[in-house]
This record gives sequence, C-alpha cells and structure tokens, in this order.
Amino acid sequence: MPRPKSLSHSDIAGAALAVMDRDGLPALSMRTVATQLGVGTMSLYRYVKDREELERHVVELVLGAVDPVVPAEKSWREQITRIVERFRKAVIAHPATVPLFMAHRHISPSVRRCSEELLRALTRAGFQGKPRVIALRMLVSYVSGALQAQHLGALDGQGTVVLASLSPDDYPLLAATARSALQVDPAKEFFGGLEIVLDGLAQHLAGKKPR
Amino acid sequence: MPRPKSLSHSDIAGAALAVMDRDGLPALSMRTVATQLGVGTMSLYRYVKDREELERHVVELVLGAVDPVVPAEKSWREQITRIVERFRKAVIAHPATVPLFMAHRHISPSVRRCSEELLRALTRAGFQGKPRVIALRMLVSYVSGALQAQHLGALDGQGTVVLASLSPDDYPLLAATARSALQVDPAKEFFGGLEIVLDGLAQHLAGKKPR
DNA sequence: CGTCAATAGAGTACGATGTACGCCTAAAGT
DNA sequence: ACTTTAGGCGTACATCGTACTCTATTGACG
Repeated sequence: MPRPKSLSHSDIAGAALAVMDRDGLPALSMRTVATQLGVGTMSLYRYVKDREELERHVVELVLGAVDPVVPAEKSWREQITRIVERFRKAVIAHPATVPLFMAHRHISPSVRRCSEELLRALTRAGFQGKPRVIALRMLVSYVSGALQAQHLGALDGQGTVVLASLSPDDYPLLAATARSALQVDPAKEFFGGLEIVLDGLAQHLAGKKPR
Repeated sequence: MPRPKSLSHSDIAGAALAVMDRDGLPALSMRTVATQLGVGTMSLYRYVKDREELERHVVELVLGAVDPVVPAEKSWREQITRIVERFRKAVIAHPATVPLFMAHRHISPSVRRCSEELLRALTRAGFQGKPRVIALRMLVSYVSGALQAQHLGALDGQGTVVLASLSPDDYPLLAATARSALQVDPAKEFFGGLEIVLDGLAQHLAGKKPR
C-alpha cells in the first residue's frame, strides 16, 4: 500500500473551522480550506466526496465537543438542561457554523448521541411511545429554532434594535416588546424559554389537562 | 417619465415561486427566474437589488397568504393556535421555500404582523415585560424549528426511516423511538408539540413553580 | 537495495452562478 | 416629431464546485 494519506478528517474540518471562525461562513470554499492547509484545492477530494461532506465534518468537529452523558441521579429536568446547555455552548462557540448545523443535524452522529441521552432523560421522566416522540421533537425544534434565531439576530447588528425602532403605530406591541427585548440577555432568554418548555413537559406528566 | 415598468414585484416573486415549486430551491437562480418570465436575466435587476431581495419577495408572497387577525373573543390558546396553524399551512404549501423563510424571517413584514398578533394574544393571556419577550421568542423558535425539522426530514426520504434502521445497540432508545415516530402524522406531531409549549406558558401564568 | 505499482497531490478546465457595465431602444412629455 | 429618461438585456468577469488527467511519492517485495 503506497503513499499514506498526509491529512486526517480532523485536519480538514479544523482548517475549515479556522476559515469560518476568521472570515465567516461565506468565506468557506474548497479553495480557502485548501489554502488554509497549504495544499492544492483538488487534494481535498481525496478525503471528502464533496463540499457537503466537508460541512458535515465541520459540524461533527464542533458538536464532538459535547459530552451528552449526564449524572444519572439528577432529576430529568436537570439532565435535559445540562445536555441542552452543553450543546448550546458548543454551537455558540462557533457562531458561523449555525447554518451548517441546521442543514446537517438530521444525519449527525453527535446529534444522535445527544438525542439518545435526551430520550434517556425523557424516559426516566415517564415518557413512552408517541408522547415521547413528540416530546423529543419538540425539544430539538425549540433548541434549533432558538439557536438559529440568536444567530440571525446577531447578523444584522442585533435585529431587535431594528424592531425597536419600528413605528409604534404599525406594530404597537412589537415595538414595545422589542424595547424590553434589548435588556434581555440572550442566555437568559434561551434558558427562560427552555424552562417554559420543560414546564410544559412536566404538565403532560402530571395530569392530562393543563388547567 | 418614459417607459413604464412592465413587471411587478409580484410577477417576479410569482415566477420564482413557480420555479421553486416545480424544480426546488436549488433550481432557483436569476437566470431561471428570468427565463420563467420570458425576459433577459439582467432585466430582473431593474426590480430587485440582488438575489437576496428576490428571495425576500418570495417569502413575502408566501407569507402574505397568512391572515394573522384572529377572533378577539376566543381564548388566548385558541388564538395562538389559529395563528400558528395558518402560518404553518402557508409555509407547508411551498416546502421548497422553508430555507428562505428561515433565512429572512427576521426582516419579514408578514412575520412581524404575525408576531404582533401573537403578542396581542400573549398580552391578553397576561404576559407583560420580559416574560412576554421570552414567551414570544420561545413560540417562534419552536414554530421555526419544527417547520424546518419537518422540511429536512422530508428531504432524505423520511429521515426517520434512516433513524429507525439504526443499530439498537448503539442507540437503543433512539432506534425504538424512531420506529414509533414512523406512525406519527407530521401535523399531529407539530400541534402536539405546540400544545406542550402552550401548557408551559399556561403554567407560567398560573403560579411560578411548575410542580 | 533497487524495482514496481498503486495512490496521494495537484494543475487545468468546464459549467453554473451572481452581478457590474454599457449599449440600445421604447415610449412619455413637450 | 423630437428629446429625454429609463427599461431591456448582451457581454464579460470573478468565483464557485468539481471532473479529468497527469505526475511523483512511497511502501512492499524481490
């Protein structure tokens, strides 16, 4: 077997991540990654099938930092909160990768591992069968949506600032709310929303009707 | 004032939507839209600044179908459900536009109108100040995330099928859950998640602690 | 220690995309 | 009928992903 590979998947993913951390997602291209590595553009294709696979490796590199295993003795709420917290931390550490994570999460092993552990917590809480399916999907929908919202908001220089300057005649409540929103810390907002979601789950466990 | 415009923004958005409905998002390009309209590619630039603006027009065309106004005498839960229901219906009607909606929702007037009405319902429910901010953001995060999840799942021929075939050794709960998930209708799943979210909101209104 | 052949590396090239530029021309107002 | 303004669009270019092809390296074997 002649000529061993000189790069690893992590090398490539790392280079791509470096490019994105430095110049953002639009700067990510086969050529920029190759340059970052000091190799020819086409050499990358010895390691990845196409750009999409490269993106998946970046996602895995970022999400690989998440340890989804959580103390078994904690309450299910704490378990879920911990997992989501770590997940958020990993994604937030590389904001430019948010769109990639959104695009590839449904086939990411790391996401699967997290889902598995979330399911463990949900099962421990008492969820089974279809309700458990709905509970999990609801959780990941919220987390994904919230992470993306924060990323999008951060793009155009705090999107809420724009909202706050809306004419109160056209959007009385929205304009007022946006002004309050300016004073809400993103993390507080994220975990505040998570608490509500968890309350909803707890409700479904207690009795059927919310009241 | 010589030579009136022969196209309207709706014409262009309509053509773009036609292309996307027929051939999907990847087929959307300045050239395909121009061809669809029977005009030269560069003519489009008399009407839109760039591709991004064209995409925004598509989003507005799709979301413009949403009537966010809802009967004032209904309960806040019903009001929110109605708004979200209509929103989902409009987006689902043109699945290929989901990524566009995700990318541009933070500056879409239609989304603002919906947000305004959601806020009205939340206010009626009793939310004020920062909790109201968190409630709204949580709602739209869930809705966005869930819509995107459904779209992504539909892409690779029901992503859950893949999940269901995972080795139960590596992901015991996930594999089992995916099998249940195959029998859950997407709409049931979406509104089931919404109910949980609404329960969480109701909980925060009732007393602080969930119990 | 030379020889071989398989494989990594990479240059070139092609089709597609978004769009800047500038010419041509249609049509509204005088 | 003429002028003038703005719409229509052909051309051209930078950039992208990537198919094809050639070169050169290097581990294994005699």
